[in-house]
Amino acid sequence: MFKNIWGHLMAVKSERTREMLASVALGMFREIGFEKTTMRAIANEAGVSVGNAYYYFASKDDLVLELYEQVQNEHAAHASHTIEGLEGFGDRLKAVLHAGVDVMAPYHGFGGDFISTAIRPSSPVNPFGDQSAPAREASLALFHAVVKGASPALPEKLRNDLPELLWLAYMGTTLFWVHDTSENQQRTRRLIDGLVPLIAKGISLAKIPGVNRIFDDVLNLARSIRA
Amino acid sequence: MFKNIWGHLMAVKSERTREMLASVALGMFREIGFEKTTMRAIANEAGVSVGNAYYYFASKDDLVLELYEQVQNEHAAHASHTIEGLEGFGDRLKAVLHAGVDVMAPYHGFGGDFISTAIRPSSPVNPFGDQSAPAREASLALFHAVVKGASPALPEKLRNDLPELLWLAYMGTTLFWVHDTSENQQRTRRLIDGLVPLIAKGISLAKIPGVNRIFDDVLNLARSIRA
DNA sequence: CACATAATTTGAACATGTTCAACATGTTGT
DNA sequence: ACAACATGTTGAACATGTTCAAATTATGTG
Repeated sequence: MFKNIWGHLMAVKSERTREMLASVALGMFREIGFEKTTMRAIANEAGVSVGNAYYYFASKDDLVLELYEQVQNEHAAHASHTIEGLEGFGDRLKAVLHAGVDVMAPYHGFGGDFISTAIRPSSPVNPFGDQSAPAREASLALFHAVVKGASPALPEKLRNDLPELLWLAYMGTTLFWVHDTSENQQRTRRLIDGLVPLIAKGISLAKIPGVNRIFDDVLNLARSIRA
Repeated sequence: MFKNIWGHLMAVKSERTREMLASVALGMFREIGFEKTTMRAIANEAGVSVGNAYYYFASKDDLVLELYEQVQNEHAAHASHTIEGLEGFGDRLKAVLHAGVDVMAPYHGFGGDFISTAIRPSSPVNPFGDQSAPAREASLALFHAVVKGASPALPEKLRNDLPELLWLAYMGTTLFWVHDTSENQQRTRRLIDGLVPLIAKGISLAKIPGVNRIFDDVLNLARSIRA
């Protein structure tokens, strides 16, 4: 009966060590950047040994994954709330993209090193890889929600594949954001505000037969290329 | 009269040391990858000291820049030759993109680390940065040539900005190529073969008024977002 | 409780990218 | 030829990510 209490308490303590490490690491990433956040400094600040940090995180990159997951979850929470009142496809998409920029903002200085880590196919943070699947799913769900809840509804045949394409556009936006050195990343904001109506208008053109055929081709290409 | 001969010979010798280092490094990148190619191994293989390698290349990333430049130059040489006989815009674009994949092929294993380095805004290899300007210009010129030499000629208003957008698409293709684990990167080939006709058809739709307006919007957005 | 097993923690050790003061060699002006 | 200067070269030293055998602490068992 009682024998598991200590087990449980330890599980909690273990969890707490892990969370302490993550919290310290993320804070340092934000405040002083990737390079200055050395594993020794993290361990030191968290009050554990270097080796112990590696007991909880297999590599420094795994701490970046932790950051990625937290940011994606925050994005999901934040955005799913803001799109609730919005009906138009464009408005919903815009809200989700802006929410993404909002959530990432504190980490903009860290962005370069983040994306450099994330883009390496062998990295745990790679958004297409296995280890980041939970974060990716959370993000993808957001774009499914954008499409599903839109009114007027989007063309039937788009509803399956569009979310993934939008997620891809979101990845592109992030890439742009990382390189955006303008004050408060205003250029990224303008990109979003300019791009979204274009996507919306583009989709509305699907009614024109000639254009419609191209849409089919795009969708087919996207499908045939996927893994 | 003669006093400069030695100066010249030394300049040549210095150049040779540099080239030896570059050649050794690039070969090792190809054969054993980025991580196993240590600065010590490079220096050793080239028959110089570690410090001496740093006299010629400020960092390991600078050796990656060297690779980037050589590959882009090879691409320019190879592609400008192959498009000579081709008239159609699609054929020309396809040829240039395939030539790119051909030239990069030996380095596919290295691609992940390469792009991870290249995408960091602070990296000398960053394709949007100052240090890689020569390589970027060589590549951009290729897409200007694709557009300029196309027959039937492309719409007047596209001729200025299209090359840059095509170059961007090329960057995207490269990103795809890096993650492409299919045999001989065949999926990248299929992406190119599928994407190019779509671009060509898309452009031909500019005749339709409704579509034409969107084209203007895209071009305006692209212009307003640029630096 | 005593012991075995599992989970957690430590810090020294290693390989690597990079720096730098010292040295060596080549160049130029007188 | 000599002295100043410029160019090229060396290897030891440093900081950092990562590994690992050993120590410590917690849990389960008889």
